[in-house]
Amino acid sequence: MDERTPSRRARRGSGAITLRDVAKLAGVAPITASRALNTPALVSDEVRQKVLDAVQRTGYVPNRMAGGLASSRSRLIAAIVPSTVMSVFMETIESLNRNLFDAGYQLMLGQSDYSAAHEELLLEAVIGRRPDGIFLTGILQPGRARTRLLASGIPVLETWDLTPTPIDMLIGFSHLDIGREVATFLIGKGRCRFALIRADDERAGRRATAFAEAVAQRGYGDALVINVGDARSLKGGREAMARVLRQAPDTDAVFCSSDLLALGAMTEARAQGISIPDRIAVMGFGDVPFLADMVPALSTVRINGAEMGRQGARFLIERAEGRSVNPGIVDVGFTIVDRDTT
Amino acid sequence: MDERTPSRRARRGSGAITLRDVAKLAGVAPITASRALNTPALVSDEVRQKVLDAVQRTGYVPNRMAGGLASSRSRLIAAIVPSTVMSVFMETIESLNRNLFDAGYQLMLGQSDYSAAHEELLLEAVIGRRPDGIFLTGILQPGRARTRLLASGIPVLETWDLTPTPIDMLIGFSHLDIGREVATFLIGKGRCRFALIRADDERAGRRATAFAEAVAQRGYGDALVINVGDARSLKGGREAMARVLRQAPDTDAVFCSSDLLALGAMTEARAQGISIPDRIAVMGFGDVPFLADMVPALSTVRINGAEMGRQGARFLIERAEGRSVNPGIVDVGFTIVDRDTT
DNA sequence: AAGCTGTTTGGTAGCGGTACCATAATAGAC
DNA sequence: GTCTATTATGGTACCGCTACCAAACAGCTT
Repeated sequence: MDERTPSRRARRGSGAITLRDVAKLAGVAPITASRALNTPALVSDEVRQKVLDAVQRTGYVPNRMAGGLASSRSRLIAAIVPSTVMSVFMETIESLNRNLFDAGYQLMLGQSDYSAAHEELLLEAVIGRRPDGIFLTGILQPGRARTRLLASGIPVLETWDLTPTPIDMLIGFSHLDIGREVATFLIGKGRCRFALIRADDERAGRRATAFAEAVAQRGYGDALVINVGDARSLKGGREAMARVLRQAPDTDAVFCSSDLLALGAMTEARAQGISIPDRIAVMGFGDVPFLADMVPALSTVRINGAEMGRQGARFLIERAEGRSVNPGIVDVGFTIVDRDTT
Repeated sequence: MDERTPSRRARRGSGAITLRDVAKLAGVAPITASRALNTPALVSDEVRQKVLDAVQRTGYVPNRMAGGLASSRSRLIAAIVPSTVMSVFMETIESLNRNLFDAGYQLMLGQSDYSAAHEELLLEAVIGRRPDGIFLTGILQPGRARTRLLASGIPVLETWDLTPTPIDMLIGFSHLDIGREVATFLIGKGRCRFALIRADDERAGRRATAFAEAVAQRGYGDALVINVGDARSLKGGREAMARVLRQAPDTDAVFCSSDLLALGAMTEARAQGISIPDRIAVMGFGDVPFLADMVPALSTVRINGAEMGRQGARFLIERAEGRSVNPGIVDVGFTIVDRDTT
């Protein structure tokens, strides 16, 4: 009925309110409306008010895809984590997300399921979105994805680890130091027969190796290493602990590659009537929030995940806005938390 | 030196390889290159091969912002959760994310921190990205955000709850039924003095109310309700349990609004030497993976979060691709898991 | 041979914004 | 009063891709 422009028109586009509509209603040019919203200082109070009114009245929501395309700034940050359920990385992601949002950025989240191949696919897809920054939990190994990333020119932040050859920026801590210091700590507590329960990922491997080397070096012999593979669950920890107790019943300290595995180890020990820490000390990694309040409270290695998220957001935003970050490499360290199980 | 086109040019754009570059290298028109990548069936084998070669050689990664703008399809799905750390929703999100990725979609994640105001801000920002779908954990209460969402025309999926008035699609279960059935279950176990430990969110409130009404109706008197507010932690559960034991020492069953609170309640009970389940039964909610393997294994209400994620992805993708979903309302139910604490 | 169908390719005009430049209007300098 | 800065607005041409339409070119009818 009211449909003018007989044939053409009414085909493309989403049909949503656009900046043009707002500008028309406010009686200004589209570019002026754009400025009123994005760089209000460049616009008179009167015009700004008219535009804001028009926005209110129309319910206009700017299309960030269009804006991003035009300005080559997506205001999108991508993050990749190995997993999200009960994962030690989520504190980091939560903090990252909060800080990004407050600065007007949004988070795209990908999970690699601890698979390098999957991570490559993920990164390829991510690059297509032209994010203003990429947050990686871990170090990206050389390969096609790394080459692509480098070529893309997108700021990259690697975290939760250290390396002399980061892609770009880096916020992390030394897994080798952790292995060594935990060894020192447990030896200092008078322990002498060691076991390791670890998941099958590279960082856990480095902590384990450093730990084993440290105890061997001081003459405590070989630590028993149980690799639980993908069984990162409490159950995996229980089963691993059962093996430890079978294969080396005189073990008096177990260092686990995650708090969850440690919880499993404790559970199994308790089920077998083995007293912790009297007979066996158990140490976790990650300091998942709730463990501090359990009985017995788990001794563990605390990682300041939230801090990595906070600083990571800052780094990526700085770079997204064209400033440089110096130094782009930060070691946030770790803390050995001595609670009831050691 | 080699810089032709003296003055102009070399200003806008990201400098990355574009479809035009690929097309030129392959000796075809840009639109043909686009088809070779997106609708290969419409293109001859020979051309397709030439284009794919050119993609390989250049390392071209399509710009999804541009594609999205042109086609009004972002291939982006937004999800909003109350929290991400130790959250019962993460299994859903992980499953959603995996299924989305396999179909070529990507996930934007926002966290509302259990705040309706923050959720509104989040949604406003999200709409600007023109996602092809929005996944909400929970029901969106009437308000500006709901109006905006409706107006945006973006497919919306509400989950983890039921309502007669969904915005659009819905996959969930009845919190009222859970409260009632848990009451029935505990009564069936011979319990008669009830307490509730709940966090301060609306859904937990509905479960609690339904539970309290059910026990009152059958003549078991008023259940003691402890609202822990924002203290959703294990510690919060411990403190609440301590209050329960002070205020109503004869309590013989506690229903907690989350597994974590339940774990806290158990911890406190154990610390006070109270036997579970002999003296007090404890029931959680959510069935966080690792609880099944603890000793004692927590009885709880199992929610099939992964299934909601899987079906949710399917629903949203169907709608994103222009198909309709029927029925758009699904009740996935729940299961009472009777383990060692009841 | 003309007409019809189906397949493959290309041209054009956007999608909804913003960068860049130009212009108009006002203020300050001399 | 003219000239230059400064501020406020607008015009235009894109960002990189795809929807839509048109055209070229087979292969088959009749």
